[in-house]
Amino acid sequence: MHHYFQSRAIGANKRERTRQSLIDSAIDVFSTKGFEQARINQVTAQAGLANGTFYNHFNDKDDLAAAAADAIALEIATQLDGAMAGIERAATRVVVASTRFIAIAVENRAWGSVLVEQYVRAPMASGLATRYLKSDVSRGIEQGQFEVTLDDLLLEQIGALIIVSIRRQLAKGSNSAQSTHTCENILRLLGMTPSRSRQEVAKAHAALRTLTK
Amino acid sequence: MHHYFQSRAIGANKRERTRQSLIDSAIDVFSTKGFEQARINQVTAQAGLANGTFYNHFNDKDDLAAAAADAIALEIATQLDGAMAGIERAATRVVVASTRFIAIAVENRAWGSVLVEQYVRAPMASGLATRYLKSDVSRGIEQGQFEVTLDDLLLEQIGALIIVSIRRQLAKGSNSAQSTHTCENILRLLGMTPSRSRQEVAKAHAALRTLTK
Amino acid sequence: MHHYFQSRAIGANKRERTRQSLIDSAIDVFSTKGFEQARINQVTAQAGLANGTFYNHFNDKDDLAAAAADAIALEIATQLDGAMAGIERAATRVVVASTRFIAIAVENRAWGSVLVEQYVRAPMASGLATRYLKSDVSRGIEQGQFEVTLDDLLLEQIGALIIVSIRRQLAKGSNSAQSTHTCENILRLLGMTPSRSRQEVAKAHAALRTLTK
Amino acid sequence: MHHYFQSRAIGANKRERTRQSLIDSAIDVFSTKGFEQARINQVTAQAGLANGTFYNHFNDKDDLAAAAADAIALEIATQLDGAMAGIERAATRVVVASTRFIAIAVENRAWGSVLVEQYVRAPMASGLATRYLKSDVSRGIEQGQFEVTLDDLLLEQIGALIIVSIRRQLAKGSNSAQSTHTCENILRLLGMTPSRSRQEVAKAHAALRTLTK
DNA sequence: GATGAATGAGTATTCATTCAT
DNA sequence: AATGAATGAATACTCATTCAT
Repeated sequence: MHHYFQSRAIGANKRERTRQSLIDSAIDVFSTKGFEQARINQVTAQAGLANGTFYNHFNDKDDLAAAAADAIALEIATQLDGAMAGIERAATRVVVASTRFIAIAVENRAWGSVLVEQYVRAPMASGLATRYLKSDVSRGIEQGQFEVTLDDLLLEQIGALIIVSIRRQLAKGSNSAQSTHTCENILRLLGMTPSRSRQEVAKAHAALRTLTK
Repeated sequence: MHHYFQSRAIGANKRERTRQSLIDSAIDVFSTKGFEQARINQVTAQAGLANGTFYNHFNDKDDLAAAAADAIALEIATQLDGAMAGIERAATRVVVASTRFIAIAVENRAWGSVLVEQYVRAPMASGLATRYLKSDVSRGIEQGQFEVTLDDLLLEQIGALIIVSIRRQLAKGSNSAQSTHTCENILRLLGMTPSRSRQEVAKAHAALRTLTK
Repeated sequence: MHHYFQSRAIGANKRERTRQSLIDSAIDVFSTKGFEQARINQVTAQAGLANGTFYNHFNDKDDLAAAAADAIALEIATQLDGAMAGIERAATRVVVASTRFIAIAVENRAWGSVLVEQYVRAPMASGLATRYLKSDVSRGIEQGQFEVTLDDLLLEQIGALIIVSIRRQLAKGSNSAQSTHTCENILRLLGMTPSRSRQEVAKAHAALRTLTK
Repeated sequence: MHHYFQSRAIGANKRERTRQSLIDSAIDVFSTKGFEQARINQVTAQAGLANGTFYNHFNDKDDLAAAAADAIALEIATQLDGAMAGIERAATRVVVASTRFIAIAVENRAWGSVLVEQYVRAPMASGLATRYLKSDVSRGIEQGQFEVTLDDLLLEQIGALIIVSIRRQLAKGSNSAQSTHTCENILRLLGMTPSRSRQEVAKAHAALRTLTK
């Protein structure tokens, strides 16, 4: 059994460790079978726990799915924070965040598929990611980089572009060129010209490569 | 019981009429309960047919859902054909098609929700709609209106913008301003500048109003 | 489609031909799927007839199975008659009849498996075969070859030996040595000594080989 | 509700007791309706258990039937052990075992009918009974009582004689004379002369009467 | 807190049979 | 006689949830 958040489990008390192992198993099962086809007993079996133990920690499957998605979102947000620190330019922030977000979701198939499904089941649950996105888009408008009206429709549609990219890469394999195209598409959607979009993405990706070196 | 495609049923033989009434009921049930929660016996009961009759016409629920989505897509395509005839300019075609598609899907809540869910469950099933879209985008590139690379990613992401718009309007009520924004977003995604996008959408919508008068 | 009793079908009127084709198909299906798993629509489909046609000719599956078994028994009896004609010695008759019966049933897997299953479902249905057997055993007692009390138990148990042999050969392949052993077992069961049984079987089988040359 | 193996149930844990009560009910239902017509819910209802409980203990009806037959075979074997202890002579052992086996199966109609049907559905499942039989036949050959080749065909055919006898007595009532004839038939099948067979059976049955006195 | 046996409502699916054409 | 669409009763099986231990 693989512990996605083992670090969080260390030192935790027994109750918390049991809960974490249920979430770990849930991510595996959800990503393999999908939410509807996931079975509680598959989750408990994979966690090496008894059937009834589940109900000591969660009310039902929806409760578990929300907890799993939260755990994943929190973890990705933590990882993103590092890459985003110190980037001032809004367009760069959007590109870096989108690229890293897609990359993390694709590298960790289990996370990615759970996120995609949760986004589809409840688009509003991605509120956390949207919050960051919103602040960067807003900053970009102030900085005069984005010529666009900022509203929920726009944010949700940007989110949809990202989800489409993740889903396609989960289905057909990691594809950095596609991530690049997706970033260009996002920038165009934000009002940049095609040529400018390409320049911005190229610049941001160069910066990313420097960072991850 | 409401027959969505009653015109098609007239003159059809018995088998075909039964099949159509199952599809009619299915659209109702799917749109009310959602695919996963829809029950075969709800569909047959609403069609006034015996339980087993379903299996004389479909293999399973997936089969039925595909048939229902196909029927809807075909019907919308037929309705669109009228509005699209005689429009040469690609940008106008894209705007008119998107606007009308969203409008029809939103006006007919049952169709819309089935389409949205099918798109989410099997994005490729929207192949029919994508085909028309692809030809118009391709035309727009040739005409020098769109500055973009035409690939499956782009088409699927445009589709996602439309689906997001339909879903939001189904949830929060018909909203022509949102459709307008969505069209502008699509044109920007296709490489047009924000101001140009606004002009094109305005022009196309003016033409639409003339047509539907 | 193979006609087991094509000869009977030639010249018959249409009703009779339809009935025969249903019996033909039934033998195929029963032998492939077994009685319980055989489906009426499999039989009609294989006969190239409509579902409902079945009920113009038979009341139900049991009716059909009985008709099929009767047709097979009649056919085998006809074939046996040739081999048995002119054999006076009872022991020889029993051996020849048993050997040929097993051989025909094994050669024609479809017949054999239907016979075995029918025997198991309704041991009394083998009345026809038992009648011939009874007369030969009776003759053998009169001729002083069999030292045994002739009763229904004995006849049914002899029948069981034959069925066991057919079943085993259907499962593991034709095996003339096993048929020989079965005949010896039958003769011992009829009161012959082991050595005498072997001689009789050897003699009868020699005669059989002459006949079939 | 009658517990066939109540003694075994005492002291068993809950799971095992539930399983036993399902087997008990199954024997009742199988013997009444036959395997094919037996319904899982009849079994659970008779056991006073919920429908789904069945699937906590068995995979399907076949699984249950095998378990039931095993339980019966084990029980009969246990009962036979007492009667067989101390009998050295192979012919006597075969006669005593066959007689008692038939008697027990006939006295307990439910056991008998389940055994008969299982034998017919899966002749190999009678492996346990066959094992004992094989050792006694082998012993008889060594002791010079049986003049016969020991092979699977022979064992299965002896089994068939016993099954035929049980089936007839279940159908027409207990009949010790028929059991006697069956034993004589078995001994003749094993190569004994008719007169010797009669003597052996008479002797063994005399011994049996002494034992059971 | 963990266990796991028992629950039982809920449903998809099969298929013999009918009958209007 | 043949058709074949419709029927609908019958049933195996699943699995979230409970609760006594």
